[in-house]
Amino acid sequence: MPELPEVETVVRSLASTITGLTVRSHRISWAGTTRGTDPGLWKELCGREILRLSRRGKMILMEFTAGLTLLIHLKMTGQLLLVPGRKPRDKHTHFILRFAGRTDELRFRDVRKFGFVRCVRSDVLPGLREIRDLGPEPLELDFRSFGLIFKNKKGRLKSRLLDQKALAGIGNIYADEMLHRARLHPLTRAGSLREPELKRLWKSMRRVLREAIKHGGSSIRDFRDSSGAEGEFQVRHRVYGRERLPCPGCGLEIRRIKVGGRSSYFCAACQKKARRPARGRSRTV
DNA sequence: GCCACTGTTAGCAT
DNA sequence: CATGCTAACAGTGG
Repeated sequence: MPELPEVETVVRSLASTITGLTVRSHRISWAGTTRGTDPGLWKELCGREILRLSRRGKMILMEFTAGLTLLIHLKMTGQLLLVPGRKPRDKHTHFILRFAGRTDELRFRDVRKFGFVRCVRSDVLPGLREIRDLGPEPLELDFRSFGLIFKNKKGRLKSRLLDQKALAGIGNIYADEMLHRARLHPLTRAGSLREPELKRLWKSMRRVLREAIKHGGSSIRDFRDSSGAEGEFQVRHRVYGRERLPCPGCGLEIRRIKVGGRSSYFCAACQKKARRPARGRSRTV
């Protein structure tokens, strides 16, 4: 569930509450969550201070003193929650960090167990596949570079938006939402976009992502920020999850199709495949 | 009970 | 190389 706006929301809510805290202890309840970590690093983490929280695509980076970093991915159902240590843990809480002088603790919950919390030495970060292979940040990309992402690409436009190596952080919800606002069909061939369509898409991408961040992301089912609060952007969705409901633009029923195996919601009237004008015909002599 | 579906993506097939 | 499909897991809803 968590895409760029949700991850950004978590990072912001955590940054203001745990930056500067010192690790007192950790607890691993399900080892799968910490896969990829050299087990020896955990004792090094104890006593270290949190220097900085940041986001790269959908990845969360928590930097500590002594050159250690926690790399966290929420995947589908992961949550990072700052809760009172007295609160009972449920069976989906897989990892916990406790801090010096604090009774509350940071818990990683993940119903589907796809997510991970990996501790690494900060200097290896740039070489890690999960970081190295990420495309540019959508909100830091100028229009010209944005256009090049689609040039000569054979696949579907929506699949390209979801490709983390092309653009980092866009997921199923926001791909559908930005396509609707840009009036583009999800099955459009990525390489068929021309300047006007690219401009609409670039502007829609920026508008949707920034608005979603402003509203704390979308809570369809599991998403919560670090205080447990839901996002508010789901009530502003125009197409995602709205099959058979009227399109806010024209009133026609929103349809659902599969694109690259992912559910895709769109309005068949507002979102036409970009049609290149037929050449060599209808010349007005 | 069974089946389809779910916000991600690594890994494999084509 | 580029692109497409599926499994990994657990829960929910029809």
